[in-house]
Amino acid sequence: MQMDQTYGEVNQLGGVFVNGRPLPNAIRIRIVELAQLGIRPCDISRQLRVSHGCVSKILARYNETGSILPGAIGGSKPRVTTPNVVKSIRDYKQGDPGIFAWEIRDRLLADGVCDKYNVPSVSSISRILRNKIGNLSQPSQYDSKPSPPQISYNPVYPYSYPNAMSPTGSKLGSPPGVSVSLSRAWPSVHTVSNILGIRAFMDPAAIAGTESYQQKMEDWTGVNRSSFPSVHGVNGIDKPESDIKYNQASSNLSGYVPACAYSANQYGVYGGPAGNYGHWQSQGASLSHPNTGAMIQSPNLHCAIAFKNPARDAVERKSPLSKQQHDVHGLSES
DNA sequence: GACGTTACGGTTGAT
DNA sequence: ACATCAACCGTAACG
Repeated sequence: MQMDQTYGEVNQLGGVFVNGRPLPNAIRIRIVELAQLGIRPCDISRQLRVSHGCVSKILARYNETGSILPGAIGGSKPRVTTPNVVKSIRDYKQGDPGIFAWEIRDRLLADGVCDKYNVPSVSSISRILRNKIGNLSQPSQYDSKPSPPQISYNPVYPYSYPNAMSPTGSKLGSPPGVSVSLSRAWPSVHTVSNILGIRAFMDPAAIAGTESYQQKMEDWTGVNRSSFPSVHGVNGIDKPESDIKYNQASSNLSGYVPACAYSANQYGVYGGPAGNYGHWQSQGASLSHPNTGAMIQSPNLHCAIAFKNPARDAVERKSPLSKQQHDVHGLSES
């Protein structure tokens, strides 16, 4: 709302935040970094001036998914009536004009077009028949707009999401990679990456940015920073631009890193990239994560990042360059 | 005191 | 173009 120049509010600890918006990635990363150094959450909270609830949440998520990124905000549930589904329905109807909606439903399942989580309800099918298919003869390409041309929605998206209730539920003890994919839908499958040593300043902006944040952030970042005592950079807020500025100062902190990815937008409409996905995933796993002490390699990071964009891009035909660029840089979010 | 949880007021983005 | 709605956010406060 007030957009313009108002940026954030100040919390009880003196930290600046923007209500409703995720903390900047740089801070999120710092949280994880500090935790990996053995700093207690309560101390991280105080040092970074981020509420302990938030630190707790970010660390918990990181442990589970390996990602420092916030979840996907906004949007709607994935539509079950994807173009592919509609197409199948059309085909069934064409093949047998007298077919009943429930029969179509069964066929969608039988043919693997849908799984039990995303199969449309009988009433949805009826509606589709009525609204989208109506006259069968129409060649109009199915639906289409939303979907990017080539991305086939695969029938199986990671999304199946029985429901959000189980909060990330069981913490699967499984290996990171696995958990990532499973975990609810964290659609975002971001990766983790880690951090410590990597410096990314090649494009600082990259890293931290979040589109909209970028703007807002720059500002509030600044604020934050200045107010911080900044002892050793601990305060971390680094943001794109400011980063640059501060870069030197904090260079030792290094960078952050990001990770990436959001899968295709939120709901994991991931399309095709199963392959990539997997790949990436594993990468993430190896990257850092938990205590595995692992290491990090910047190359991986890049990969991760790289990977992400394409996917996203594909899916999201949104913007022209600028946005894309942001995404590229970073992390994204939506 | 530390920390998991959750109500609350907020933003976002697909439909 | 506008409104809904459901997802997510971080803080604050409770336990």
